[in-house]
Amino acid sequence: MTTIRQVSKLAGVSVATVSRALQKPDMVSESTRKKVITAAEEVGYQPNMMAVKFRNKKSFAILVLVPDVSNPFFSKIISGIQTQAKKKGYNVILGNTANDLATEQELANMVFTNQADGIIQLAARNPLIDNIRHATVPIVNICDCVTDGSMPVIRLDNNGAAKAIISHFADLGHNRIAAIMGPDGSPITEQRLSGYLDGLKEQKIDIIESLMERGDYSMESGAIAAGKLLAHEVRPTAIFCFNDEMAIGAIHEIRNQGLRVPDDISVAGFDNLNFSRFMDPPLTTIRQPNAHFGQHAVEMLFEMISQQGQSVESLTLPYELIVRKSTTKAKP
Amino acid sequence: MTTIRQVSKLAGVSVATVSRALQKPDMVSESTRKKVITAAEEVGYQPNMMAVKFRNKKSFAILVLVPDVSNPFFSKIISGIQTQAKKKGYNVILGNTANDLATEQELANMVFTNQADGIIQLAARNPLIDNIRHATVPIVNICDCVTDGSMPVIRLDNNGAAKAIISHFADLGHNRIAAIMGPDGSPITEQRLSGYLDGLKEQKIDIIESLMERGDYSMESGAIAAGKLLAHEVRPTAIFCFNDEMAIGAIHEIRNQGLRVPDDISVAGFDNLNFSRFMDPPLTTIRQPNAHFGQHAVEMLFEMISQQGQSVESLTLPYELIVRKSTTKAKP
DNA sequence: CTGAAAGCGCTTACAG
DNA sequence: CTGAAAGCGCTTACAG
Repeated sequence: MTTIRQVSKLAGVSVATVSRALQKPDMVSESTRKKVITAAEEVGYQPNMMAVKFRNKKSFAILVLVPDVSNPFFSKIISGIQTQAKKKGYNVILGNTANDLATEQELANMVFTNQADGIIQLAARNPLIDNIRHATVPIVNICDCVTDGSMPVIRLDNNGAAKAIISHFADLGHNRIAAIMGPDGSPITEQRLSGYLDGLKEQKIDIIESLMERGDYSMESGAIAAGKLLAHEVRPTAIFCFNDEMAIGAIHEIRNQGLRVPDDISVAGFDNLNFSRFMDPPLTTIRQPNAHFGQHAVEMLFEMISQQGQSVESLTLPYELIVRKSTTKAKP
Repeated sequence: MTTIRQVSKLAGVSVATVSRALQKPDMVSESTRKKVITAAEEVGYQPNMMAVKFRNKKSFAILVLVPDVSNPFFSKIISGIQTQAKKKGYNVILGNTANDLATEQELANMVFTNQADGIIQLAARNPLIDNIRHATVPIVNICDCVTDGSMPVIRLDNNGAAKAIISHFADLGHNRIAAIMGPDGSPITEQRLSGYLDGLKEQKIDIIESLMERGDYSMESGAIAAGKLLAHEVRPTAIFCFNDEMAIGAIHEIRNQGLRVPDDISVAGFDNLNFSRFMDPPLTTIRQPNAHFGQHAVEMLFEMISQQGQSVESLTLPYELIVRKSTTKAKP
């Protein structure tokens, strides 16, 4: 490890001057700057970032709290976060929480021990809310939105997107439109659910309680929920799944029971995973701008970090309905 | 920010004693320990980790270099790394490289600026090889193996797994077995390729050059490669894709051309993505113990970090052939 | 424009 | 068992 001291000796200047020449070049004369830079290169100087961070009381790191890194929806967002953070010279510390509150709080505590300058939270709660100092912590939320107003949020118009799906089904002549929802209490689920209900009302389609099943956003749960829907005396003619993974599970189960998609039952998802356009049939779904979520989150977080105290506006990003072959006209 | 000094005042002892009471409890007397702990709790003391890391010259962080975080195969491994690292009190810094060497080197440089204590590399090269000090850096490799012996590797028996696929096809009576390979120069591709060739020899099946196409492990490339294979006068009866994503793309294309899987063509993949058992047809593939890859990598890395200099053994983890419905008997 | 000095918050030999 | 002191490698007011 070469230090600033060695550079200073070789260049024949003080350590203060080395620091200035390297970090604030216009505070030193042209000639010393050159001397210093030459010396630094000669000894292969690289600042000890641990010392820099300690001294500056900045970690140059952001913590990302994510329920499950290996969830493809999240991992795309993380990819966007990473890209944007790197541009700003920040590191991304990965915090896999498995949706465990204690884990979230423990990880979030890193902002209080100077290990992170801010937090991007991908789950629907504020892990800091119990902490006295929480108001001072830069934190933003994406995806499953924190609805208590305790932090700025980057969200999709989930309600509008769900209505767009229902409207699409209605255009195709469907009037028994089932829903495979997410778990109770998830804001994202609530929003899509209200969009589903609003959509049905707008289209003057009866709301049938028994056509609404809960899943947990996994493929397995989609298959199970679809199984329940198919057991009804009168089956749905279309199913709106609150994410692509449940749609994949649902289609799997529908097929298992000898029915066809879309001929017997139309199925739509939500998220537009990479995979969704390659499956059979390709899935009608809602595209979310995942990478943009990540990028905007980083931008917002930096705004909060720099102009601390100032509140930052929440942001709603646009969705896009993508019609593929998993949905078709209702049989007359 | 409360510091050790405030605790020391409140407890009426020196800062040295506070440090000892908190970090090396058995170096102080029972009574002082209690005093200190009480005082620490009272002021809500949490050590400034920036200072601790700086002082100890340890970052308590490992850097994970990954070509693409949002690749489901990688993200599962990362999940395993994260879990294991957290157990040891280490943070995971995420380094998305997009397979760009300059980015890898820049990120890898973090070990020289004390921002990371070691590296887990998921791509097939040593980003430090040009650095004079590279021999001193704890680094391990997973997945697409670094074959130059410059670091320990955690690998799958790719050759054996590929042979198992061929053997499975042969058992089903196939004798025109195509391959959709990965890109030239990827060690993992080479290993699966040699397994494919070895397998064909063992089964006394002719090797047909024109039945071997390259992809880049993406679904798109799988579809394109399948298109080329289908254009042959005599089509293959089975296709071994070097990963699940290319298999997904291939099946998509086969269907597009009005053929059936597995009735007309059997398809096998490699990786066993979550999704593979829910697709239609469910995919015959090789299960890799992804999370274990991550866990073992962390273990190995810690071994290297602690007993520096000592070389650590590479490790080969077992594969498992998973037979599903995408493969069936060859038509007579 | 430049240098000497203080200090960020810890830990640890050293002495008692 | 405990304390005073040094020091990790930087940056920055302060003085010149």
